[in-house]
Formats: sequence, C-alpha cells, structure tokens
Amino acid sequence: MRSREAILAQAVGLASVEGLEGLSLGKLATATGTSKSGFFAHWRDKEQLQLDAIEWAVRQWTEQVVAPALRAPAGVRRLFALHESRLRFYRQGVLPGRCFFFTVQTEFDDRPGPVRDRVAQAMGDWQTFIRRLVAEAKARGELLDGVDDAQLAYEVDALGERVISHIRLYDGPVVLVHARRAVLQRLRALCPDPTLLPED
Amino acid sequence: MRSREAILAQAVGLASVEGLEGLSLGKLATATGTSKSGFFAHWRDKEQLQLDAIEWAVRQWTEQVVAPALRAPAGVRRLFALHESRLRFYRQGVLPGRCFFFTVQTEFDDRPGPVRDRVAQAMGDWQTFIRRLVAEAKARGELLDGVDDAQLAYEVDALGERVISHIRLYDGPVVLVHARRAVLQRLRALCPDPTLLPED
DNA sequence: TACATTAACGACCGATCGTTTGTATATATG
DNA sequence: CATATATACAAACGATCGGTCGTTAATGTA
Repeated sequence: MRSREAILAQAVGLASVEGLEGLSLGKLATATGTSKSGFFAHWRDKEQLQLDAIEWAVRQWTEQVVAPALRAPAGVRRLFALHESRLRFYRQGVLPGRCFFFTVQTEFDDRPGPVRDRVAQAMGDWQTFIRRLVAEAKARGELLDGVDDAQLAYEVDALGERVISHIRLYDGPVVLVHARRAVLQRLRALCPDPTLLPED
Repeated sequence: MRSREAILAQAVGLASVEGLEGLSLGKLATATGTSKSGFFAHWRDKEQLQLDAIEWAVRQWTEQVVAPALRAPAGVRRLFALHESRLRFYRQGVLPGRCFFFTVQTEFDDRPGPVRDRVAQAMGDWQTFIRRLVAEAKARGELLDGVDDAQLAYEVDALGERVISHIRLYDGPVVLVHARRAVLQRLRALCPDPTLLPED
C-alpha cells in the first residue's frame, strides 16, 4: 500500500483545489494508485479522512510558515517575517490550490459538524498567534502603544489572505508585491525604529 | 410558475452559502415550490442557470453597493463610502451566505469554463472600479501623489473581503469594526485634508 | 505444514445528481 | 368550438457518489 502519509499529502493537495467535500474517494484512489475500498481499512469514513487531512495541513502550515518566522528576532521583525513566510508559501506553490485552509474554510463555514469545528479552531489559533506577535512587538516598544492587537492582526491576515483569489483568477506575482508592501508600509508607520524593517 | 426573477433570487441566496455547483436543482426546486424538470423550460442546462444567477448577483451588487457609494461626493469620500457600503451589505445580511462572489470565486477559480470566465470578469471589473475611485481621489488632490492605484485598491478590497470568513466562523460584528477602521486609518494617513473623513 | 491475522481488492448497494422524455393543463388563436 | 402553443409536471435514465461485503493474497506463528 501507499503509505498513509502519502495518501494524506495527496488529499490535502487535492482539497486545496476542489475542497474537502468535492474531493471524491474515487479520484483520491486513482490519484494514489489504490482502490476506493482500500481506504476503509485506514479510515472509518470520509469524515475521519477529512479530519486527518486537516491535521496534516495544520502540521504542514506550522512547519513551513510558522516555524521559519520564529527564527526571526522577536518583535516587529518576527511579525513581518510571518507575513513574508506566508507569501513565500503561496509563491512557491507548495499546494496546487495555493492554500488548503482558504478553500476549506469557505467550504465549511456554514456546514455544522466536527469538520467545521476543527477548521474554526485552526483559524482561531492562527488569528491568536498573529495577535500574540503584535503584543510582543508592542511590549518591546517596537510598535506604538496605541495599536490594538486584534485590529492589527486582522489587517495583517486580511492583506495576506486576499492573495489567493487574485493569484488564481488573474495573473499572479504582482499581487504578491502588493500584499508585501501593504503590510510593510503599515508596520513602518507604526514602528518607532525605522531601521528594524526594510525600506521597500 | 414562480417568476423567473424570484427563482434567480433564491438561487443567488442559496449559492452564497453552498456555492453554484453545490446548489442542486432538486433543492432549488423545493425551495421555490416548483419541480426539478420545470427548470428546463427556462434554462437550457445548469450552466446557463449559473450564468444567469451571476448576472443577477452582479446587478444586485451594483444596485446595493456601488450605486449608494456614487451618491457620495467624488474623491476620497466616495472611496470610503464604497467600503462602508460594502460593509453595510454584509452587516444587513442581505444574502444568507453574506457574499455571493466570495463563495463562487473560491469555488470556480480553478475550474475552467464559461462560469469561471464570467466570475473572473466580474471580479476584474470590481477591482478596476476601486482603482478608478483611487485615481479620481488622487486627481483631486485628496490622496498623496505617491499612492499606487493598484496597490491601494488591493488593500481596500482585501480589508473588506476578509470580513466574510470571520463573520461566518467566529462571532460577528467586531470584525466589521476592524475592517472599517483599517481602511479609514489608511485613507486618513494618505489624505492631506483631515476634514474629509471621519475621525473614527 | 496448518492456521490466524491483516491489508487490499472487485463487486455491488442505495441515494442523489443533472438531464431527457412523454404528457397533462392552461391559454391564445382560428 | 376546435386547434395550436406554451408551460409545468411526474417518471425515469445513466452517471457518480459514499459506503458495505465477501474474497484473495501475503505474512507471522505454532
């Protein structure tokens, strides 16, 4: 059998394009070279496979987006590094649909059940993480005291997320420049020390 | 028969939640009180109904979001009015899924065909429209000359669009405050005349 | 060799999908 | 009144879906 991990990797890739529900077991079977019924030896039903795929995607996001940002010095530089790390993940096309969570969250946000709950928790964790980086930067005096944590976290997230739709519907790379500069200029306007961030 | 318009209105509402493909003819039939096969007297196939639904949604968006903004004075005030008009559309819950185009564009952005082409064109028109308002504001000296039209248009759009996911996955109204303040602060920072925009 | 266990499979099930077909009804026209 | 046309319908079709079942092949153990 193809290893469980390889199947999940395929599932996350396909789901980043078609969604977790649009991903049919038949397509996943032929894509991984196995049979449809072979899945049920590893997963109770489709929902369990969806939940495991989410877990796999969370791990991938943590390793490839969050971890690199944590190697930057704490403060506003780390916050901007997180934004750039995310844009790099999109630019490199790690997933064929660019972002698993973007596709899945719009698919399940009004479909109650365990899958939606898990997605909501993952997105909440992400938002909380950005907010914590903002708070850290503020505590180090690298952002003006008046900054609202949740407010700035929303802006950073929004300016990064919209990249997906643009990159898929229009051309591509130019929107990455816009997304990068938007956050950079915003942070520079709030940061007392202009040497901490690149000029452009 | 229920009028063609009423069916399209229902279709747009349902598609704002489930998507245009997830919207099944059977559900649409029972939701409108007609029979499944009755549709084929009005629409050749499902794709034609999808295209007409898009047309209906474009008209709704033009009337309820674009038109009110055009009643504001040209320049930076009109640009901000467009943002607020969009947020009002979301806050009032005109559509059960909040935004038809958000759902549909993530559904079709990598599924080639006439539906995708029409969606891409509508989104392109929207982006072009925002860019034109930015250019107008600049021409009137209400925005700094250094402002890049496409750059600022991207920011305004991104900060408005992310509202949808947040409002559906977490609580609700607070994200509308974030979205409004994000654009307001950004525009105030670029506008030489501080009296043109509200303080908060 | 004999036997238990496991992984993977082909075949099939009921449900739902978009679509086609034939038909009943209502309206308009001569 | 007779007839033609438009409108909506129920019923059924083939395809595809998630899921079940019984079987086969491989492996480990005695």
